[in-house]
Amino acid sequence: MRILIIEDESGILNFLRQGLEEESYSVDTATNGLDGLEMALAEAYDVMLLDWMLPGKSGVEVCREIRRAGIKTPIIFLTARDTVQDTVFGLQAGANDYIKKPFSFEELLERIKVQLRPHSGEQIEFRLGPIVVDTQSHQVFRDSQEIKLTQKEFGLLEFLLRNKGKVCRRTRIIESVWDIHFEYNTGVIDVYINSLRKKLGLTKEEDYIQTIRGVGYIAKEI
Amino acid sequence: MRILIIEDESGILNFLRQGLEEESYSVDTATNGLDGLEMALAEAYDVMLLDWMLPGKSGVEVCREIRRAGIKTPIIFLTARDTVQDTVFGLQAGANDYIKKPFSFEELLERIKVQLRPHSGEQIEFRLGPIVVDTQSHQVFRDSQEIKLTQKEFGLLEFLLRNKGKVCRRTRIIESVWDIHFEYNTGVIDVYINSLRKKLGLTKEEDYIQTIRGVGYIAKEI
DNA sequence: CAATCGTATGCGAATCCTGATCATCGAAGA
DNA sequence: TCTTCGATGATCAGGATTCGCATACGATTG
Repeated sequence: MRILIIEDESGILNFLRQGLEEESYSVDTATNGLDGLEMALAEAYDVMLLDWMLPGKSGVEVCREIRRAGIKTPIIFLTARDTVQDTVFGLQAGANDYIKKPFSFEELLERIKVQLRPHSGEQIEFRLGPIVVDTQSHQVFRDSQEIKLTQKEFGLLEFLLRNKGKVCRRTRIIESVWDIHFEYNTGVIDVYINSLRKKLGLTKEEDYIQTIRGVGYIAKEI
Repeated sequence: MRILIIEDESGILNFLRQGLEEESYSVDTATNGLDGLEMALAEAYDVMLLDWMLPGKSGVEVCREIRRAGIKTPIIFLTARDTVQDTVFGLQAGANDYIKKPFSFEELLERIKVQLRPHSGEQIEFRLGPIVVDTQSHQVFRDSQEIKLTQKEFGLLEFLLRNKGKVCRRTRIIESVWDIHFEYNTGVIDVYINSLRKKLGLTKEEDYIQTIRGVGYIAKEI
């Protein structure tokens, strides 16, 4: 389980990092809003801890931008302020929970687990570079911009992402996405790969979907 | 705002009652699980505070039975135990939040308000461009002009608005609005979408309700 | 009897797939 | 190392198909 912490006070940050790593979470950290936002958009985390007061970009802003990019990762606010309104404001910005400083580490752990639980069943959200795919709402984003895909295009992209980093043979693709379980001799896959690359704006340099000649395709980070 | 407190320790009970009444909540109390359950089922409360350890019937049991009766009132657990598992157990039983004893009254207040917020704040009224939907009075307006919708039309519109900005799959719609939980092959949704668009006066340009071919529909601002 | 609900039907448009052609890759031989 | 050639993938156009829209009509309910 990967956790991103965005927090500027180094004391708290180290305390959290150490504690969470002892609980065998994988922890990444950022000490300001801009860096944090960048990391949140670039990597796939399971939970994010977000300080309310941040230099550069406030926690609320960061939270809102993360949501705007279509990312549904649970966000827990760490807040020193204790007015109700601020907290509610944070929840409206798309946060899932908040915890007030000073908090007990035990309590934080619990809240993290509560957030993780509903997502443990099936993965809903996939990422590939700047691309975010939400299988639940059937939406695809690139740099916060929604991209309209057809049924088959979406199915193909989803399949590639569920096997991210692994080579997908044509026969497997045709089985899973087209539900054809016997011999095939068709160029459909190529056509749709082409269409995907075009709609996602992939170039020669940004070849997140690569061709494996004679075998199939692979979606991977570059 | 009415609050029900189920708590056997009279010291805490009185402390809470006094504090909450000063905040102008209307407070009812019970000192054991059975009485509490009866009151929860008989009266309409806005929030319930439920002690974990109760004589007669445990807090978890009470919580579960309340939920089984279809009551969705937010429940906050007051717990002395601080193991993760008990808490998670409580949340699984249908609780919305929990707070660990000893707690600050301030914090309790915040958590109560957080629970109240989503029910009082936004749930009643939804908006979509020039359209306003009041789920309480069951009325729909466009530019201050009331639009008469049938039961199903209203249900469909409400569902779309509760998921504004998210794609609603046909199966989800048929489940939520028509309560059909198995396979369906019917064109009802289309018919009602059509009827909605017509009654709401939506045009090609004002397509607040968009079709996602092969998937479903989405209500969103344009 | 009137309002609402769900089904059936024809039409039009978005999507899907095929087949042809063009571009690229990689292996074999000079 | 370079060239050539066959094979594979990329791209495109258009015909086939599916899906959603609009409307009409019968069923149901109060």
